[in-house]
Amino acid sequence: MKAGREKFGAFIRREREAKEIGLREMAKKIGVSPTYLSKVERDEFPPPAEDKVRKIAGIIGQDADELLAMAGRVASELTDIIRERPREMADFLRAAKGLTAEDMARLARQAQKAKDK
Amino acid sequence: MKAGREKFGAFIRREREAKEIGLREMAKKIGVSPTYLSKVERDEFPPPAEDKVRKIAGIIGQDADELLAMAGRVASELTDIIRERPREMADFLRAAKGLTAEDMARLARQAQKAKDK
DNA sequence: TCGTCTGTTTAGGTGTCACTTTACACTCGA
DNA sequence: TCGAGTGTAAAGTGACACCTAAACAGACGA
Repeated sequence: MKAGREKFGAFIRREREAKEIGLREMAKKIGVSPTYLSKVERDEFPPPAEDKVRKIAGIIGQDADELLAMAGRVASELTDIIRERPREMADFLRAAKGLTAEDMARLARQAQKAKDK
Repeated sequence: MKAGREKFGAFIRREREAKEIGLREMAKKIGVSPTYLSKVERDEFPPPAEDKVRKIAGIIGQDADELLAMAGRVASELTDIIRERPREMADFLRAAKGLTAEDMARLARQAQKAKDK
């Protein structure tokens, strides 16, 4: 679960309060019970399913991929992409492990250029 | 579940038989019951957990990432890498979606080069 | 002090995953 | 014909994911 970073629950509670949204209101927007959200925000329950995390990201104005990562997940859309070219994607990711954000951004641009061929 | 490709179970059965390995023997090596493996091979049960798939790959001489993909999975090691840089990795993957194997291989080499800086 | 916010506690509940045990049926060589 | 090997059918299990409803407790304004 990748200790070290702030916990998912604590984070979204902070952001929710900063936006002055009530727990019940938020729960309703996400489509879960207030009870459940309360537990999640205190990290008594693990983060909810992907679609719920996405909704939360939308509400608190966070990048969905970032928040999913905090939830210990990766968007299923991305794993689908990997599964289309497992060997090459695996090679790439292992090679790209530990690269800086700038290096990664550059590679993403290269990929985009390759596609626009 | 991404229809189109050969089913996981059918594939490993074929490879196992080609290597003349008995079902019980294989089950033992993997660490599951023969019954279970039987069902998996006839695609009555979904593919087993990641570590089991890896063992199967080792036994039938297949690339683990490839076999994991066939099993509808992505190595947890790879999702870990993504979770370290969610935004950039997500951007990259979306840009890289649909690229040819050659293009991907080139990008992997670029990544390797960037790391060896 | 009443109603209405806030969040929390208690006590579940259902479904899916990843398997197992037990028992069975077939084939084939000795 | 037996026993040793093949694979299979039926049923069950333990853990965990992903939640819920009902009741409660404290603050705060009218």
